[in-house]
Amino acid sequence: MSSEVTLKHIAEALGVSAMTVSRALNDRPNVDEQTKKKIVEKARSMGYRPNHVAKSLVSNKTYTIGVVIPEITHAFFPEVVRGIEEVTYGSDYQLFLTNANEQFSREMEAIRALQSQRVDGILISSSQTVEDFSFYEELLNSRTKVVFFDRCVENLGASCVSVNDRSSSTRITEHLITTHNIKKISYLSGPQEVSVGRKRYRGFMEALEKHNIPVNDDWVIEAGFREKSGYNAMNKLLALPPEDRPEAVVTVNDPCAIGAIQAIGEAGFSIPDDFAVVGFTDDVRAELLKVPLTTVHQPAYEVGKRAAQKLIKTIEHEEEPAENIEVLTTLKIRESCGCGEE
Amino acid sequence: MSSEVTLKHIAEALGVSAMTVSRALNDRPNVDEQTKKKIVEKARSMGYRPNHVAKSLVSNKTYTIGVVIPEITHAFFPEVVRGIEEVTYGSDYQLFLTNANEQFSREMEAIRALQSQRVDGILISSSQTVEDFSFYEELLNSRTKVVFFDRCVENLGASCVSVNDRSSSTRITEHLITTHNIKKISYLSGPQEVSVGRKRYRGFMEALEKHNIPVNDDWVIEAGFREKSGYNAMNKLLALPPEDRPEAVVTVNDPCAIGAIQAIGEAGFSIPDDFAVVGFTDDVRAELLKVPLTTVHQPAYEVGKRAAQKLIKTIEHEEEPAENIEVLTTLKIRESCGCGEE
DNA sequence: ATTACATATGTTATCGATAACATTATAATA
DNA sequence: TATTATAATGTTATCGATAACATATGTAAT
Repeated sequence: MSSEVTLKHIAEALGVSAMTVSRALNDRPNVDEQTKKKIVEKARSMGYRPNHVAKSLVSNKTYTIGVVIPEITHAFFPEVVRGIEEVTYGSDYQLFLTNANEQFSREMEAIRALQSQRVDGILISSSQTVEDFSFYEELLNSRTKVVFFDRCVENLGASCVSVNDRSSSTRITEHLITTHNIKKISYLSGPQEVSVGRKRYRGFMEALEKHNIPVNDDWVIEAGFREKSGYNAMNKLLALPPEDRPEAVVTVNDPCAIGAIQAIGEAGFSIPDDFAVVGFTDDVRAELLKVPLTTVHQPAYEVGKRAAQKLIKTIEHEEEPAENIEVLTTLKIRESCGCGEE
Repeated sequence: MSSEVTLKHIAEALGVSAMTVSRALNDRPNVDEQTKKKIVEKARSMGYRPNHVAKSLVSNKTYTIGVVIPEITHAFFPEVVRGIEEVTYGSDYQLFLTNANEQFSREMEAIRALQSQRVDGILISSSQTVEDFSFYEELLNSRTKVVFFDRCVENLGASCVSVNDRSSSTRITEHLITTHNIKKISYLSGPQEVSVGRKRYRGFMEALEKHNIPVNDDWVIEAGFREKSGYNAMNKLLALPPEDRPEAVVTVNDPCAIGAIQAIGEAGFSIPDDFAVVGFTDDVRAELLKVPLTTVHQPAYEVGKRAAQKLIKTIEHEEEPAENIEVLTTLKIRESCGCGEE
């Protein structure tokens, strides 16, 4: 039963026209109260469920939003998604979630599929290796509204919600320099094709410059956003002759830091005595590590919320201007930087 | 440009009919090779993107799957989603993700919305408090195919992919009894309205019965799936007079265990000496805790994969029989049960 | 009583793609 | 050459909901 009830079925059952049924169910004016009541009742009893597909076809609006995230198991992103949902729940929008698994090709496919689904807008955190800018340019020329979050593609004129990556990176690096008087600092960077990769790297460099610390190229290693890459990068540092090794390691994010920490442990060194390590994210695991990780806390939930709000505004108001929104981080000083536990 | 290219536009540009364009782009027979080439080329150059909304309306198929999960920040679920995606990526299906935030009302709303979107099928892990079975019965009578995973609603005739909850729960409880010779065991249970809540509870009871350990009602506390509830439940146990307290705590899942562990720590007790604690999930945090958590490892990724496969089969073959699929867990013996570190 | 106008309802066309049927062109066969 | 397949293309109707227009009532104003 109730398998495919349409407006027409209800109309026939009551001897009225489909249009009247449509009007009644959508609270349009010019429908007799009596008729309306009858229709609403009948619709319920027949188990009518409006067909959004048909609705979308005529209105050219789907009330759906696509979300493209690079890595669903990186705890930061589920938290962002919760923030997004906080906004969409209660609005009329539904979420299409896609996971690019850090591959640009999958990201493109996902976006294309979302466009075919005629989503009204897309929230994108870009994957590791962005190669083809023309792809984004085309996307932004289409009817689909776009807001980037966290990993933004810049200079396209789209809105972007991120955290103050650069200055946060500077700040946590300076903590090592000024509080712990460490000068030999290594950086495990993210890919430079990605905005956060670039920004955090710049922030790190800025801290060195500010304190007149020369850069040692051997200590800047392009790693990646995942544990594995942090692990590998750290092993490269450990392969250096002892006297050429840094005293501290600044990493692009917590998973990378956790990988590095594992490598350090396996090599028989200890944290923070042999190497101070700091991260960026404030992953759920950060405070649970044997030596709790000093890191930058990113308000993921807030980022998601802001991004979703901005996107909905952009969808609903043609003139909504593009903007960059920066949500501020906080420093989480724990023990991996050398601060005592108290 | 390229804002809204339709078949008709291409057809007009080339002086052919829309039908021919449709045939050409869908690789249907009876289209001249020459014509086809021209059409394909033109479609690309005009930036044509097929309108899935229109396609769905005529085919009555959307190639979309809805996913309803109860809590996106519980690490188990993102991992399940990854498994689901592994299957849908490479298939033609797109995922609608919704998060019920452990509220049945939100779950219902999500399902209704998904039905309006005319998804071909829905993967559901049910929220904490299932009240209205008629709702599910109606759902199963509709055209929408359903597969439950992890938290199944039973006896509805729908397929279900879960882990061997009951026997795993028995096994980890027995570990405490036989290996550590503990008899005073408490259970922080999940809500009994949810299948995993029931099953794990039964598994626990079965272990006690098997070893002739009488049940102490004060020690069985209905907690919940979240940290907060584990924390509160543990505090109830700690409020008992010292001689009435258990020696071990079996919990319904890792977040609950982690909450309990926090309460134990705050009360100044130590694990496993004062209280042994075991969990269920194998959360990322489990092995990182100060005293690594003994728990049941759930193959989340596998659960997601199987559920998605089964759903797609159910969508594509009318006669596909419903079945219960159990993916097997493994015991992760760490230190919180009292096992020494080695 | 007649025009004017609001209210309630029905009819037709439309969104974009395609199934089902119709037509034309081309090649193969008798 | 006439006849008949077969390939290539066009036309119309359809999916479900609704916008735009049309019609039928009733009520108020003149």
